[in-house]
Amino acid sequence: VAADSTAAWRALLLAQNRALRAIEQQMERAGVIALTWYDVLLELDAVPGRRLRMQDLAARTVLSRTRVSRLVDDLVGAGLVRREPDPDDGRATLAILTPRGRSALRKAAPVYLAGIDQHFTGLLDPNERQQITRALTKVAEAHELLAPPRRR
Amino acid sequence: VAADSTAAWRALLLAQNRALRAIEQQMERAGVIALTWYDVLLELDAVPGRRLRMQDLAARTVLSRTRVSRLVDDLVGAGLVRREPDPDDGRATLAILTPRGRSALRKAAPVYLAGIDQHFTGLLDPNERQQITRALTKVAEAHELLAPPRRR
DNA sequence: CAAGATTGAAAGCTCAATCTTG
DNA sequence: CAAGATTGAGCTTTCAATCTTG
Repeated sequence: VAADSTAAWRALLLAQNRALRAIEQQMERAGVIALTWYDVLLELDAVPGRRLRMQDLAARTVLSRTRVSRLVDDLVGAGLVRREPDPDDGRATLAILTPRGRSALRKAAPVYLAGIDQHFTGLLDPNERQQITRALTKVAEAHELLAPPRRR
Repeated sequence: VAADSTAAWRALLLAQNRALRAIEQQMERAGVIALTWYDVLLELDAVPGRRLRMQDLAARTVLSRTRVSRLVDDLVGAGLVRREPDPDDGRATLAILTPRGRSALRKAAPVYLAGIDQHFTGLLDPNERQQITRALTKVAEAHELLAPPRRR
């Protein structure tokens, strides 16, 4: 039973690692934006006004505040995002999705979705998919509760 | 259904990311070796002679050949591993677990196992554990088959 | 020339320190 | 002084080039 406890964990590490690498390679070969960029743009696109404070952006992704700052630098350099001071709070900065950013996101989306399907979801039957979703969501949420504020 | 296809994937990314960070923090607080070191030492310990060629070591972990080279440098520096030329193939190098390495591994093991249990396995019921293991193992193995040689 | 391994340079990421505004 | 964000320095990881042996 103790040995079995690590079996699930090892399977998790291996599966994610391999699927992730495969998807990233596929996106690169297709000439679309990298996964980290995609994740950031996706969150901006999903929100009214297509804009978020840096901090909220970090909270929605798997990225640290510092990392988001650097990524947004790059995205601004590529013209996919622009920065603007938050009118409601002079300390905060808004990251805003540009039209070019939306377009890059739309171009990458089918590649990403196909990658997920090909290298992960499609390898499972519907039943397994649902089981995994339920169980791993439970894990992720448990961590949210255990981590008091927002520590990344 | 298309939205659901990404749900499993997102849950995977979030769950692993959070559990991994929590476990690493716990190991650091406990003053035992880091997770990457642990993984390398564990593979060496699991094999007859407690020695592996660099390449085989990389193949058993989630690490690239290059990364393993650097990690073994550090492990040698810490006295936990030693290098020796492979008598059967002059091109190859063997990484060999030292007594100090075994001891470091044994000291870290309970912390690591407790971390896995506390931040991952223990958050699931036995049924879910088994489902996850089965499904994710399937994914990991599918990738092994799809990647012809050993590409990392 | 291919396979095994290592190395230099560069990219990705994180920590602690800093700057600015509330 | 706390909160939001950025920056400098340092560690981790990867890519391509290199060295050595089969």
